[in-house]
Amino acid sequence: MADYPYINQTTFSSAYQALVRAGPHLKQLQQVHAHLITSGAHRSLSLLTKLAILACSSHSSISYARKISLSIPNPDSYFFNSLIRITSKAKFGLVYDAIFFYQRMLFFFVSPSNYTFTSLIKCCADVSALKLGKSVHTHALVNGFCLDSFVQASLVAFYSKCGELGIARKVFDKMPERSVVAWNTMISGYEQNGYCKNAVELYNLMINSGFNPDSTTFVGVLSACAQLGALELGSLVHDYVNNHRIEVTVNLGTSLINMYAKCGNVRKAREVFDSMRDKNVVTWTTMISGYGIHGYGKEAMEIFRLMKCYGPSPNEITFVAILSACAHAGMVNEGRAIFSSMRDDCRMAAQIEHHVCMVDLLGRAGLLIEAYNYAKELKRPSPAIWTAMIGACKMHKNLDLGVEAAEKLLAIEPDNPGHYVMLSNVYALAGKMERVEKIRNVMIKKRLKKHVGYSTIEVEQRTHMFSMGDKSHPDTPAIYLYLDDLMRRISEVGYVSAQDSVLHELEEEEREYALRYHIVKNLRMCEDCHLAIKFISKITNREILVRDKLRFHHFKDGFCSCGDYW
DNA sequence: CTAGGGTTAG
Repeated sequence: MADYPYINQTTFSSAYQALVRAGPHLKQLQQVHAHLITSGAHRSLSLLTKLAILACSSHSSISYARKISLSIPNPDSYFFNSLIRITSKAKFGLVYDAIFFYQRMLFFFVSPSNYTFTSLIKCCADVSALKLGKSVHTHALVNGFCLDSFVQASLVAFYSKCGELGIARKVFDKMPERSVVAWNTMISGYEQNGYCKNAVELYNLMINSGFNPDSTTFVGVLSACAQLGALELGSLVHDYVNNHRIEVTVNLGTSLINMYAKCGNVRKAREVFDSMRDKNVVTWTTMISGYGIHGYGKEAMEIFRLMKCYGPSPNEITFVAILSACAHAGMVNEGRAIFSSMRDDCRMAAQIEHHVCMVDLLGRAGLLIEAYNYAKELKRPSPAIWTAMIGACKMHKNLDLGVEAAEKLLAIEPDNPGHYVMLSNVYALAGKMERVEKIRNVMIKKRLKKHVGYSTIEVEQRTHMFSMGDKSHPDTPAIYLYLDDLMRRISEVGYVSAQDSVLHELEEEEREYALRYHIVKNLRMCEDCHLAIKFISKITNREILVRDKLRFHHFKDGFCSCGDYW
């Protein structure tokens, strides 16, 4: 909209410059606003719009933007769309401010556009506001924007973010024309909600339908491969990227490193890492954590050292990764030094995650008392602090401390079934079976269900899943036959079940041993499986790689890379 | 002026 003619160009430009200089800061903006009024420049809609946009981009002055929107006599669609868009880009969840501006827009009979709805829907997605988003969806429908490809893509992202993959897919399927962004959104929507097989399936559909993927597509499907432990498929995707001369962006390269590391091929991960010209803090962190989950503490330290010399500054997550790498490798002194340097050299305050790493580092190394005191001195211990402590107590068979830690854990989170399982495991180790029984009854009374354990294995690019007592796989008879044979053979060479049956029943650990060498599990491995696989690696003369919830175990010749500490 | 990626302990 044109400005009123009686604001001359000089007044306009100097006022505009003043606004730009003020930036998003409330005090300065108010000063300029006062100046606008005294000079008559407040009659310019463009200037007031600029003022409101600036106010919108800072958390502290957003309410000022609301006031401006209330006092302005002649707002237009650019005014409202700008405010809603800026609000949707803010990182502090201003969904109600966006809705507020939208309502003002309707109040002034200003018609919303597809821009309006993409921004509003993004706001709802950012805070997973399902109900609100659904009503925005309805408004988009009523206003005739539901066939707009941008609005549809934002709806797919929104429903995915809310975990409503069914609805997301429905919107996606109804799209008359699917942009590459829509495909990517749907693929990563599946992947981020753990539906990795669906993500891979959709990726295949995309390729087979002749759509051109871009680097973001691969980031999504590689994350899915990483979670599935699907090395063959991940490698094929990498080949596709190379053969089609797709640009390996920082994100794509990082995703490749993550995939190879999580799928057990840490050498290949390093190869990709070394080949990348541009690396950022996430790339470095991914490489460190890649070594960490394999128990390669020295290599993780080496990357960390290189990072300090030649790379970007580490962030909080980098420290979590390196501390955890130290913990898994038993590098106590190195871990302590890094923890101190985090504060002294990098001026970062330790967060609860870092404290968890320290408890884990000390506890794993057998310094149980020190770990326990460390945990007790924390002002706000999280459940994870005590989980780490209990893990250490179980590992080093310190029952008294274990019970104490487990009770602290239950006091914080009384309804988490996993915690009851941990406590009962501690009691079972102490042979206090009446306590075990009691906990089982509490769990039944509280209707708490344990997480079901499962294992997956990739054979010829297809991922097969097995869980306790599950006979759905078409080759079940043959698998069990082989399994029985394996169990018989390892018993002959000295395998004896490591724990009594009470523990098994409580942990509900599956007893499936897959036939090839790369297995992924959703829970941690139990001692019995660990022992059995050691024997299996010996009699079958195979190297077996198992990724449990936290790390890798490399079994070879009857030994495991974790050194029996995990 | 619109929609979509990568890292985190237990």
